[in-house]
Amino acid sequence: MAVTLRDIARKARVHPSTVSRILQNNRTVKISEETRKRILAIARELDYQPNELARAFRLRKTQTIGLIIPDISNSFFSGISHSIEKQIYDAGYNLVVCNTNENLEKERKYVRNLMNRGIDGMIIATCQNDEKYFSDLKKKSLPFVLIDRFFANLATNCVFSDNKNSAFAAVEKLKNLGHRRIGFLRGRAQLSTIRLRLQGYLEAIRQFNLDDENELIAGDGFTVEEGYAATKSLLTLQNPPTALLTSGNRLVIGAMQAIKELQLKLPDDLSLIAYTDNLFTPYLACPLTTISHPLAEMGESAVNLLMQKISRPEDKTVVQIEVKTIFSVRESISACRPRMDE
Amino acid sequence: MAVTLRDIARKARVHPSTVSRILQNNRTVKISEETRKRILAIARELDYQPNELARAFRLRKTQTIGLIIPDISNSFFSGISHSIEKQIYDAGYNLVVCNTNENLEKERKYVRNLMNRGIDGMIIATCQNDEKYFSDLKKKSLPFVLIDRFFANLATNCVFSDNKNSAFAAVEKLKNLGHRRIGFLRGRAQLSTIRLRLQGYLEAIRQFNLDDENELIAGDGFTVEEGYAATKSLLTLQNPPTALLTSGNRLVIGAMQAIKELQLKLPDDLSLIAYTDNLFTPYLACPLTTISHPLAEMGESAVNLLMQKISRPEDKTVVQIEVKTIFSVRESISACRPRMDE
DNA sequence: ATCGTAAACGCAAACGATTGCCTCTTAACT
DNA sequence: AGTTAAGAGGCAATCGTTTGCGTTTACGAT
Repeated sequence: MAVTLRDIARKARVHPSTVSRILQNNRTVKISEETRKRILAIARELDYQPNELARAFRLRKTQTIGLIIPDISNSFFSGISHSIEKQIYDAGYNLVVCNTNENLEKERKYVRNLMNRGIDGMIIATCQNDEKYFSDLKKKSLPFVLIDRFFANLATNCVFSDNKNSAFAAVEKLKNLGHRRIGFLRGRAQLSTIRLRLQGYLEAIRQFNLDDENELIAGDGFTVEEGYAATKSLLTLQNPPTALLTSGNRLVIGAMQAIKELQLKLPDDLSLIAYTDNLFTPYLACPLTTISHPLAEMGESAVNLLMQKISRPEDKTVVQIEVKTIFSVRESISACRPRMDE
Repeated sequence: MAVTLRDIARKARVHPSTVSRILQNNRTVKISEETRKRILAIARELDYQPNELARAFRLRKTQTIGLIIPDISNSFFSGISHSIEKQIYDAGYNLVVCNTNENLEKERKYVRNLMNRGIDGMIIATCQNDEKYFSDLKKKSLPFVLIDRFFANLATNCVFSDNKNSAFAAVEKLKNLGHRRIGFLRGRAQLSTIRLRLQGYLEAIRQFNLDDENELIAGDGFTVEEGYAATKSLLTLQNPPTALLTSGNRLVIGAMQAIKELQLKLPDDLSLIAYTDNLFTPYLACPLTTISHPLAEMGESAVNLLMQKISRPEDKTVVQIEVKTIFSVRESISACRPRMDE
């Protein structure tokens, strides 16, 4: 059905290998300019489309990379994906997007699946908490780059952001506004990003001698609902925080829901700094002070790094790229004032 | 390097075809239970992973479908993608995501590319305005489903929403609130979705005898910036609209920016109904009245339909599925009151 | 002893493209 | 004339799986 090299060869009365060489523009073997023209004309005439599957099979190179992320509908990951796709496409690659929903098993299945399909590399925002998995993966010699989440003790290529410092800076900012009781809406405790943010939060709390209580830290999920529940629990404490640091695109939506429901006004009743990469934050009733990520840059770095590793498989050096988060001060934080009921 | 059927066969002293049959659980040829066990044990022992590339090549079936969308970072498409990925995965397929950025040429390249790679089907939110392209594509006998955007005159499988009726209903709602001068922030005029919304808008305007002026319709793009510019032009007319119908996830962000900048208060100074699928709209200063889409349902329908077409290629019937948009009345609309300066 | 037959498995082609190596022709050079 | 070399292109193997068709063996029936 589809036109193959053979069809062209038959029509041109040459050998398929000749056609292949011409179409690949392979110069190791000489082909006369005349035959070249002739073959190219016939190829065009027959509308020859190379069977990329056959090529990939033969060459062991699919021009495809896999992207493994927890949730494509989360603007953080969709933003990164957008950037990755652009870079990939320009380099002549295709992108297989794999959504794990933070499910360990699904992620592993996808990795195996991608490898069996012969992809050339992977970019992974992992939900694994098991270093060994990735130290094993490294041995398989398929290039990959971790993104956003990584393992401090494991030398893997990765692109991540300054979670610890940014959390520290956020708390410091709130301290400077007079807040001493700062809540942390955490997110999934096992993720490296969250752990680092927690570290930054705790270090600041301790360094500045702020209220250091376990009850000020809540949440261990990533959904809107979990953000809502955790925020509500924080804000209905006997002695609730006067400021909140929120982690995660989804969680912050839940947090806003809870804040609204409790009829608290930002920033008068509560100061809020949110880790979020949503576009709308500047246009809210009270524009949120945010810590956001340079999504395009992250995607670009990850792809560049991966392409490097793909093109030089013998180069085993590990590259770890840290990008700066963006601290945007808007109206959701203000000087701490005593509560009515105090 | 990788373990192949041959390796297993060699070790088990059988022919590769036997191993293949056992691993595929192909019952057309009898294999003794004993050999079966033995082979399976060896396969496990060697950690055999099938070369899916070779299988795909041989079987002409890649278990992969392509998704072509304008912008994965747009919550409308990322929401649909999320749903599609889920369905696809459950059916044992992989998803190649192709981002066109509303670029006609890139879309066409991607389609060709995907076909050369032997994907089993496509789901396309096209930016083509050329029916012929798709009538040609139909002839290639590769199953595809259009999503969101389609061609009224062309019998293609598709999943779309009730753009016309929803726009009509929105205008009617505004009329009932006393608005007579209703602006339409349009979006890319050539898209079927936009055209239909415009039709609904115009029909309502005429049926209810509202202000029918060309200057009330603005915008022909899809970016935040274009939404901002168009909104600003509408709201700074000599005789500006008292209500606005906004089309497109991105545009609405720009619209909010313009509204904010002009220091207009929703809904007192302006009523706003937006086509948007962003999660945040309920939590804005003034929660937006929206027309949104059942993204999960759309993705699911598209996949189901595509899978049907893939599994029964001989069935040439065309299925067109219309889903209902969701009209959520919130606080951004109110009764029309005369402007101060009138 | 012969035939039939079913069970169990082997054989080899095929999918389409690539590539190292070989062959043939022609022309230049000694 | 004979040698050499370059130019132009053919040959066939190969990538890993699948599958239609054969072949062998064993065993029961005649």
